[in-house]
Formats: sequence, structure tokens, C-alpha cells
Amino acid sequence: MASGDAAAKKYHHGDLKSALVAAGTRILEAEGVMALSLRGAARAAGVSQTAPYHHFADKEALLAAIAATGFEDLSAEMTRRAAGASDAQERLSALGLGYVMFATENPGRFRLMFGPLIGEKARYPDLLATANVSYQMIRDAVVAYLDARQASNRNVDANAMAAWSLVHGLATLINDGGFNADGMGAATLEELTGLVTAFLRNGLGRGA
Amino acid sequence: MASGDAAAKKYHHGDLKSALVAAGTRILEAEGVMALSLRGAARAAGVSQTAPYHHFADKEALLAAIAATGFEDLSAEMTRRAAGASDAQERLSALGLGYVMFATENPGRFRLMFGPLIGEKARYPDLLATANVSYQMIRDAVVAYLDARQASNRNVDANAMAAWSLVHGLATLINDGGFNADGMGAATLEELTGLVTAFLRNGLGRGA
DNA sequence: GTGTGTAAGTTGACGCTGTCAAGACTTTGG
DNA sequence: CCAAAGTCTTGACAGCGTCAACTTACACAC
Repeated sequence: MASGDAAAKKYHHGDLKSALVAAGTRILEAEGVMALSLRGAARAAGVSQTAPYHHFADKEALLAAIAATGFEDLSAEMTRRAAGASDAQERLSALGLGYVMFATENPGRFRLMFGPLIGEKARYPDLLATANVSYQMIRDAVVAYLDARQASNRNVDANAMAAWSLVHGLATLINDGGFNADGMGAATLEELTGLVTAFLRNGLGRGA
Repeated sequence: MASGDAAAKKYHHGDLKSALVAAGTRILEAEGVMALSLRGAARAAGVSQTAPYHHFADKEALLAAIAATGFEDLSAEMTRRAAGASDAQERLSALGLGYVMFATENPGRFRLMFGPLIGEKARYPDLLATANVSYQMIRDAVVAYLDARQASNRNVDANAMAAWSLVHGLATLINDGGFNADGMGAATLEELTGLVTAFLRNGLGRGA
């Protein structure tokens, strides 16, 4: 009764839930949100159209699961980028860069994570939990930054939100905004990172 | 042959294109993106399901038209807010506040304007044009701000992008992010505005 | 004014989607 | 070893975007 090497064409798939999330992610990044259908994911996983309903309540639940893995990967990317940081400011910049990099390398998932296709995010505890991990990383880095800087405004939540807004807006606008379109800014990613760092430190227009 | 007071049940609607945009906008804001269908908009406008195809190439074209009116209203809101500003910094803050206010008051349209449902925005000249008007307002205000401040970094596009990112990220996160959900920041809009202003001026943590 | 071309509306149909109902197979626990 | 629970199936329904073919109304040339 050893299960063998391949999860071959058994009647019971074995791990259909993960397979659907993987297939959905692939379709999402390859062909866009509009092309991601529950039936398509089921086809890609080699099961019938209604099999997913034994693992997800509806399409939105699958989207939420995909988004949750997105937050996991986002946290991982930020962790990786910030690994070598030697002080609070370097760490905050590294997190921001990781955030933007994840967004530009996984635009489909990033849009899903923050977009309107998942109506009530609060209904998916896993999604909320993974999202909170990412947020706490930023928040903690902001706290350390404010400490190291002996900042005058210690409203941590507000400052964290401001820092998050900056990188989130940048990521969103690179993906969805009109950048590169007809006169809108043409700065490189490196320039932007430097500018964001300077912005964090000294305000607008005071960069290197 | 006077046309009378109401655009009654004539065979020719008269201004179906505008009616579809209006109906679509109403549905979008009232019931969300997922509930916005071409057939539904046609029903709301009192015409058959295929009538829209005489005015829009496909559903995406209708979405683009709705998004274009969104940019018009965004520019109008920013103009209104900035009307009383007495210096460059006040004006920039007012524009930012107008931006966030528009986003929170018209979340459906805001998401449509920047979201993935309109695949190739470059294919809709009207959309690009109206979007550019909004962007130029911000950009011009940033130029004035940098001048007034005798800023050291005069890379206008990069600075405009940074400022835009800040307000855009804030608007997006308020609408779609996990704010108010389980520990994520709970600052008021006023606090945030003040913080953003201070952020622009002096960097993170240096606010009033 | 009449006639004709074109714009704007119609019905009908196609394949696709999300989802429900009911049945068949497979694993598992007593 | 059998029953219950879990997993996957086929079949069906309404709604969607879109195409094709047809009809109605307007607008301008004569």
C-alpha cells in the first residue's frame, strides 16, 4: 500500500486543495485575473469542475487561499532582503525594496491580495493571519527606526501606516498606474529606492 | 415633434452611451465590481442586452469609459480642495487630501481606475488623457513645492512619483488593506493628513 | 416630400462561467 | 466486515460576454 512516487490518476487526488491553489496561482500570473476560473483551475488539476467545492466553499475562498500564500511569500521575500541589514534604517529600506520587488514579480497575486476580488477579507482567518505577519514586520521595523532616530512623533501606527503607504503606493503604481505611459515618471527601480530612503529620512526633495 | 420632457420609451434612446456609463457607475459603487455586468447596465438603462455593443466595443470599453469619468471627478475634487491654498505646501497637502477623499468616497471607481480589470489602459485614449490631467496636477504642485523649498533633489518625476505613491498607497490601503482589522493602524483621516504633511516636509517620525 | 443609406435598436443563439443536487467510489473506524 | 464519512463524478440551471441576422427610426439628397 505504499503510495508510490507520483500522485497518479487515483480516484482520490491526495492533495487537491494545494494542487488547486498552485494551479490557480499559475493561471493568475500567466493569464491574469480575468482568465482565472474555478473550472479552469479544476481542469489544470485534472479533476472535474465541481471537485473544488469539497475543499473551498466558493470561488472567493480559493482566491483567498491564493492570496494567503501570497502574503507568506511576501513575508519571506522581505525577510530575505532584510537579512543583511546592519541598522534600523537599512532594515526598513530593505523591507520596502522587498515589498516592491514582490509586487512587481508577482503582480497578479499582489493585486489579488489587495484588490476587490476578495470582498470580505475578514471572513478568511488564514488570509488575515498571514497579512498580519507581513504588516507586523513593517511595523516592528518602523518602531526600531523611530527609536534609533529618536523621532519626535512616536505614533507608531500612524508612522507605520505612512511608511507602508509609501511602498505600497509605489508598488501599486508601478503595476497598475500609468507609469511609463506618456510623460509619467521614468525613473529606474534603483533611483526610486534611493529616493524612497531619502524621503523617509528627510522628507520630499531632500534626497541625495 | 418637440421631443417632450422625458426621454421616454422611444426606440432610439437618445444618449445611451452616457446612460450606460451612469448606470454602470451606480451599480459599481452600490454592489461592487463583481456585480457589474454589461447586461445589467443595459437592463438598468432600459435597453436590450446587445444594445451597448453599438456604443462600446466590449465590456472593457465600458469600464474604461467609467474609469475616465472617475479621473475627471478626481481632478475636480482635487481642484476644489486646493482652491483656497495660499502656498505651495498647502496646495500639495490639499491635493493629497482630495485624492484620498475621492478614493474613499468612490472606492469602486477608484479601484477600477487603477485595478487590473482594464487590461491595456493604453488602448483607451480618453482614459489616458483624463488620467494625465490628474497626474499633471500633482506633478505641477510638486514642482512648485520643490521650488518653494529650494529642494536639493530636483528630479521632478521621481519626486512626483514619491509624493503620488504616498497618497495613492494611503488611499489604496484604506480601501483595500487590512486597516481597522485586528491591530492594524487605527488613526483618523485627520491624523493621517497631518502626518502625511509632516512626512513630506521632514521625513518619517518628524511630524508635529 | 419621398427615398435610401446608416445609425441604433431588436431577438436568438453559442460557449463559458459559478453553483446546486444527486449519485458513485474509496478510505477509515468501530 | 460493514457502515459512515469523505472525495470525486455526472447532469443540470441561470447568468454572463459576444456574434449574427433582422427591424426600426432618423437624416440628408434629390
